[in-house]
Amino acid sequence: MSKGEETRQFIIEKAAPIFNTKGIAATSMSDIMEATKLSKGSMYVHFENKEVLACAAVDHNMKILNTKLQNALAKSKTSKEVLFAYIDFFSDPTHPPVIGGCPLLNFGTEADDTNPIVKEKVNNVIKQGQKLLSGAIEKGIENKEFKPDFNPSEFATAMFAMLEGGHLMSRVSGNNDKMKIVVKTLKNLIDQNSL
Amino acid sequence: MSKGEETRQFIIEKAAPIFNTKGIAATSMSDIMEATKLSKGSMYVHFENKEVLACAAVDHNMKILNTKLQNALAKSKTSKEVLFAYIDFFSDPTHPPVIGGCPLLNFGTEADDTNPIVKEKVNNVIKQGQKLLSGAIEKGIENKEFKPDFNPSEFATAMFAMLEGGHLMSRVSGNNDKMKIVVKTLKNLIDQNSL
DNA sequence: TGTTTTTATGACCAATCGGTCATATATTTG
DNA sequence: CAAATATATGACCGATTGGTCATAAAAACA
Repeated sequence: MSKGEETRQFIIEKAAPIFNTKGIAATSMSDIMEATKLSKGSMYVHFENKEVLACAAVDHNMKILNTKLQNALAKSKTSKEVLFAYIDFFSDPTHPPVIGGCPLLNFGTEADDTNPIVKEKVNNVIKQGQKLLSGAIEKGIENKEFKPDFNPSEFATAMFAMLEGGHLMSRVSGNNDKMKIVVKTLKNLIDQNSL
Repeated sequence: MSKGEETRQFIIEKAAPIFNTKGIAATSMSDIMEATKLSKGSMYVHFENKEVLACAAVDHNMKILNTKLQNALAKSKTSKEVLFAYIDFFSDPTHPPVIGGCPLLNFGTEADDTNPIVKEKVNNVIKQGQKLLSGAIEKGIENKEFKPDFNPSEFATAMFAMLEGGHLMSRVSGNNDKMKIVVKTLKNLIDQNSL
């Protein structure tokens, strides 16, 4: 990795949690300068403008989320274990896997009316998550783990929505109480559809 | 209502959808000046600073949400009808009851890490919504509409979370497909707990 | 090693930010 | 109606915004 690539990556890593916490619009280039201890001119050697840097930071947050998620799912053998591990991964919004909370929630709500590029990025990661979940359920049905009328895509959607909503509720209330209920409810629903 | 009160209210009404759409940090006083066609000095006669105006705008968005929701629930007779009406009220995120989408989602995600005052406002409205839902379920159990083991507070939380998460998913994807699945899932769960 | 290319610096830019204030105009009150 | 008060205006303020650029230092290449 060349010096330039190294610096670029360094900036992204420092910028990502700031964008995810404060939001894109509310984060200034001087915030990033302060975090990286780099000069303004140096920032613009690696990123032609703030939006490009913000997009890179969004991507980085998604990548961290995905990497940690894959790691959390790695040990799961059965399909039910995959679903439970997925739920557990999101079960502690006061100590979220990505600094600033779920980037899908943060960037999704900021971008939906104002930033089509980021909006589409979020949309794609959600689609990807949905595919993972519905795929696990389909496999579970084939394996006779789940009842044949367990609807993969519908439950994937319901589960994802509930996790994101629970994340919001817990972050706003400042504790995990609501998320715990969501976790319990989801696991119950999965058990009800298990054989 | 005095002239001052009238103008103050006028500013709030024009500002509320802008704050809800762009976010608090990304909305400037000149945005409000443009929307109201009022001078800068006039704004500061009625609001001592931007934060006070933003808080008033947040309150106004919540009030609109609540008023429209009460209206949507008004005709419901049975407890099940209340729950279904509540679900239907949130069922079309591409044409949301409040301009800019659900203010709980928008302000909640922006404020959770940055603005304790707004965060608490959102928290209170969520609590209020939870109370409405769990109250309706409790009443339904008493009326023998719902099974006695239908857990009011837990279902209220799960339902609220799913609606907010579905709202996010539909707004990011630009269509109501995900929300329709959420609606269907929630109504099924309610039916399963009905007598 | 010497040359070329890349990277880092910080002064500088116009535009915009939130906010103030003297002044002028309405509105309210007596 | 007249005096007192409240409201509206827009020029103005310092600070900050995103962004540029000549210059210098460092890395990459020959």
